Amino acid sequence: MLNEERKSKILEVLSQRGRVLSSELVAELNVSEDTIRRDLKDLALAGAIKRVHGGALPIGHVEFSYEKRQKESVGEKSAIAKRAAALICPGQVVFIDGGTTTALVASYLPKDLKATFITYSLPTAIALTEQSNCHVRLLGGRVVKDLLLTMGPGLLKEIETIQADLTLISAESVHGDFGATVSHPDDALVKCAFIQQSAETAILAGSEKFGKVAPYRIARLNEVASIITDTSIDTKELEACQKAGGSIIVV
Amino acid sequence: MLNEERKSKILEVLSQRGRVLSSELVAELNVSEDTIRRDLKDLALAGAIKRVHGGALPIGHVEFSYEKRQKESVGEKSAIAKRAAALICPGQVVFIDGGTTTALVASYLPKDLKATFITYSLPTAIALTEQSNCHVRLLGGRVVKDLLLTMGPGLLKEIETIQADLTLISAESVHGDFGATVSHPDDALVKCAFIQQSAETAILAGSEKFGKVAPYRIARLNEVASIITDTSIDTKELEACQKAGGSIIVV
DNA sequence: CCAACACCCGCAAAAACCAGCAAATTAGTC
DNA sequence: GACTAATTTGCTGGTTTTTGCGGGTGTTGG
Repeated sequence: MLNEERKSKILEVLSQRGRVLSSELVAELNVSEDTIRRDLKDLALAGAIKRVHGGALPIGHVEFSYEKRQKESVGEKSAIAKRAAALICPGQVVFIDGGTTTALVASYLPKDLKATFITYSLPTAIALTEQSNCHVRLLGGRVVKDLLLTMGPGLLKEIETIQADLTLISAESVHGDFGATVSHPDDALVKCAFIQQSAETAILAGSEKFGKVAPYRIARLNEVASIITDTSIDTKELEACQKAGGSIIVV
Repeated sequence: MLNEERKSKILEVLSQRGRVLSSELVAELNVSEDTIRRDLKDLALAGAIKRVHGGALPIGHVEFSYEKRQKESVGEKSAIAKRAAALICPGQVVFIDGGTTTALVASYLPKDLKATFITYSLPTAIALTEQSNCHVRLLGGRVVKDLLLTMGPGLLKEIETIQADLTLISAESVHGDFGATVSHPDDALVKCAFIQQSAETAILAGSEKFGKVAPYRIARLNEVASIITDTSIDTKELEACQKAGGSIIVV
């Protein structure tokens, strides 16, 4: 493979995929990492690409807002996501909800895990696709601004045709008496459908979500297999939830 | 083997394979490496080929002016996207394809435009949702790695239930005789379905896409309402496409 | 705080390149 | 046909380019 040929190949790949990793190029072009780095350096010097740690981007690439959000969201959410990722067994079919916490699950999946994820959240679908080798299925529908998830009548009908092993849900509020609740009616319907069509359910909720109530219930606490939260949870809330039948995992 | 004969052979091989190594020529033409090098030097001096370390490339395939070309092409992509955005009328239902150019269309939509976009590309759906107030519908399916678009049997069936006013397609290659073509068979099917179910079609293609051919045809040039490209388009290619019935908009 | 990863620097081997020269081929002339 | 000049080709030896590797440094993310 000629030098120039390789560089033009890199440009092609980059314009096609919108980004590229050095490691990908090493594998695809069969040269050492140093050579790729030198090529990227040359191209960057010529202004053809923008170099970043680990790879390169086209110049003038606009970072999508979900990418930013994902970078910002760290801390206790990571621990919760990590624990949730550990629940997934090879070969399982998993419903996974939208939200920043569930999207983080993607980064904690073992690289060799073969499972199937079904979601209606665009950022989650992208995260899962890019960061794992699992099958990812996105449910179609109207895209909701801000939340970046799909909605619509077809959604529930499609969910009903699927029987999953596990559902990972993020709740807005968790309360011993009122269960897990959210403030968006349509969203609640979808989450309910997920739970209905799944053998087991785990709720992901930061400690700050506890003791609150939103209008639409998605599940009572004794209906879900586990609730994952962080160590900052208030003892009283914890006990109230356990009394209500919730199996709480604190990480 | 005569001198001239050898040189024309080199040109032939080069145009056939798109690149050639000195070592290959040594083996195939049964002459010493120095002779080949002298030939290549002559041809390069005459402007017939581009010499590179280890062999040669066709002229124009790899311009050394990476900088200009790339920067221009970003500007040209924007211009194409802007022109395409102007095609969309209020209230219309529009199929829109994946790819960087089509994703740029989002940023040129009037803020008060009310239209409906239907796509199978996740980045495009996100761009449209975030940068406009239009309805955006995402077609569901398995998410394809790298490309970040959905695929699957349900896709075509769903498209068939929709009758749109306009389709915006980005083609990999545009050729007078062979029409607009792409290299991914499934992708071609989806694009075809878009065109089939739409009253009008516009193809977005940078000037560098012209004169090339990929394996799968998505449309003949006389079947689409307009082809939008930039001013760098080669005059010959332009005429060839117009002769084939293409209505080309140069921006 | 640490492990893993990506990065950079300098080195050395391999490959490709170049310049100059001599042998071989060709062309033209007597 | 033989001689010579011109061109082409191949070879030798030395230089440059490219590439991969080891080791030290910087970044990232848990």
